[in-house]
Amino acid sequence: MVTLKELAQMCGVSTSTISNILNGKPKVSEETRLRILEIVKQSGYQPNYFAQGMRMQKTRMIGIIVEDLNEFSTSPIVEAIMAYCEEKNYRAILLNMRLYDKWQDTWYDDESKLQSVLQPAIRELLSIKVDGIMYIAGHCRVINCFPEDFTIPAIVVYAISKAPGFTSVVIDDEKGSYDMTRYLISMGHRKIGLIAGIEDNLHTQKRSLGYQRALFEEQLLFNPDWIRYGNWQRQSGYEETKKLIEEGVTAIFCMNDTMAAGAYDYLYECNIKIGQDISVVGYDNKEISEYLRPNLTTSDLGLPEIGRESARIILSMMEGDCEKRNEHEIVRMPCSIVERASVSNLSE
Amino acid sequence: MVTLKELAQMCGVSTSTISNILNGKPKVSEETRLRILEIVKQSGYQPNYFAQGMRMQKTRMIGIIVEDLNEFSTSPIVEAIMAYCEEKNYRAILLNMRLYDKWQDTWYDDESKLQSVLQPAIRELLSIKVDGIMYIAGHCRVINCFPEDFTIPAIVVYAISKAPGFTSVVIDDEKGSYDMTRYLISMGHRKIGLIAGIEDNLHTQKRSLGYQRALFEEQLLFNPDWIRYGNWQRQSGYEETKKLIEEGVTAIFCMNDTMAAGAYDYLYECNIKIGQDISVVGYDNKEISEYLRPNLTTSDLGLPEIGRESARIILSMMEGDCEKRNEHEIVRMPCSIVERASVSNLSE
DNA sequence: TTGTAAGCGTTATCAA
DNA sequence: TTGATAACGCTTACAA
Repeated sequence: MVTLKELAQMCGVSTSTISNILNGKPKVSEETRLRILEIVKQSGYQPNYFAQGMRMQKTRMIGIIVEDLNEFSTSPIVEAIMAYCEEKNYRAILLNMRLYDKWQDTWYDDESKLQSVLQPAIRELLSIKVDGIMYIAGHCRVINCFPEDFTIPAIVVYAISKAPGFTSVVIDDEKGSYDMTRYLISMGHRKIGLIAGIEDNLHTQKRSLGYQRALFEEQLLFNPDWIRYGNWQRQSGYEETKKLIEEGVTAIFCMNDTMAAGAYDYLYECNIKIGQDISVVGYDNKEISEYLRPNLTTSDLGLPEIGRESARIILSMMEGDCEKRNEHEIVRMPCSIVERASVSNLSE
Repeated sequence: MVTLKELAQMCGVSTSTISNILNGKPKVSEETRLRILEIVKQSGYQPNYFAQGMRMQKTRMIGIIVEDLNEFSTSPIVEAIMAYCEEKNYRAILLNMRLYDKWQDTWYDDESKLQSVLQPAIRELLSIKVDGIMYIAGHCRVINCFPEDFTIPAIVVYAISKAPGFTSVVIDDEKGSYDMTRYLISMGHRKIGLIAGIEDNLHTQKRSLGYQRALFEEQLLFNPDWIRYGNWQRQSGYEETKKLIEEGVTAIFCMNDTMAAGAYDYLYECNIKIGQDISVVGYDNKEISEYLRPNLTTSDLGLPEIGRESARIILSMMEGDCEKRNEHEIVRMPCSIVERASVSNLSE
């Protein structure tokens, strides 16, 4: 691969002249500029990344650390980040901690497990001298990603940074859940069962809050028996639906699509017609929601928007000389209802 | 971040001594070795990646170019590659061309579109001085990825390299399809309809071949009316199923799960009971196959195995001084039937 | 066994 | 307007 020095010899000028031309420095005569540029183009010259990175402090590269690339929410976020980086002429390097792959569900209570892979990942990105680091979580929680005295811009996405000084971008669970509950109410439902996720999970808590607020605003009595805690898995959706049916609810709000599929399983077994005899909604707008029958009404997470917004924020931090780091700002991105066929209109 | 020079001052030795220790060179006294190692550990020293990469020729980094990270087959492959790299102490940098995002389905006939993003991607990885490049396609076809005189090890995954000299790792479509057809025959089916993908697609061709071979071996008459070409989309599965039903087939073999879902749509509409009145199988083992009712029998692609095997091959090329590059070898990885509830047993 | 110094390919500083 | 040179942090051949 041709180097600057070789190029200089070919052109009969010094390396610094070429370097200046290539970097758009003004102190070059137009005449040589054009001549050199032509030769450079023909040579197929590509600057050596290491030499450049070593010399300058900027690399125009951001590091993305993902908890697990196979988590359904991750690739759309990453794809959007990369799209934005491409627009702005940045590169992105992805580090995949593969947390689920390594430890299934056993890691998120275990701070030491996380840190044992996160710290090397961060060190590695630091040694690559990325200009900024994005942490993409697999699900929302308060999380200790970066030390408080971190030297480069960093952001946490789809979770909330414990350390202040880092912006977090998350979905607006409370509003999304509120909207969904209001939607069910607007369809005439008054007895709305809720199949929540794991109880101490942040998504669960926020979405529960949204549910309660909607009921409250509509003056609907809050019945604690109508709130059941699942574990996000299909089977738990099945089981809790059974109990909710006994309670006589007319609509079931599942906090994810997977549990909604479990609800479908039970209702199908009982020959209760979804979208007619009972209504079911989910959350996440996963691909499966279009394959369940009837198609599931659910809440879209706006994953690409999250990715794009996070990228926008961190690039602006990087270019703004990293010093308008809004202290512990939490950006909440809206979810949007996608209406399909699983809700019946009781008010008609 | 602490440098080798600073470390040398702290320890009162030269940089080369420390460098030798860190790189396991033998010409160091045990005494100083231990003393230095301790200080190094405490300092949190991390070698500068650029300096290292500039000095040596190896970076222990491989570049992964994916056609589109959002394609369902891509992340599992990438995840497995990264797992293997981690085991072997390599890093991986991911470049996402986002072909579908940019051009939907309009790019794969258009060599110039592909090259317009692929060439910069390759140049970029080259300038980063990766030790090897893996190209991960979104679907199988013969593809012009790398120039014949490419200087570093490279491999194409989930597609077949046009240029000889590059190993390709693909799924064994023909065998997978053959197995599936044999399976249907073993369940007593004699009239087996096939909903193929787009006609000039490689998956389509290979799977058609497998289907034919199975019929032939069982001395079943091949009926061309039972082969219908869809376009991989759900709607085409719906439409072709309609025609196949008119033909009176007892089983429908769809070349992907998405078209199988379309078949389900039509059969549901007609109140034909899948797994009883008719049998349907898919291909891909996408998540949706577990959510269709009844659960879809399909063929698993073994994506993680593909990723792992590709990584194994390229790392061995890299470490074997890049000169046992098997000329144009095509590695075919097996698919495996996952039996669920969409096939009835006619022979009982 | 340890230290010195050259060199990897750039960019920045400063002199010509 | 251009060119010589130092510097970035590391590894390695060679000298001590």
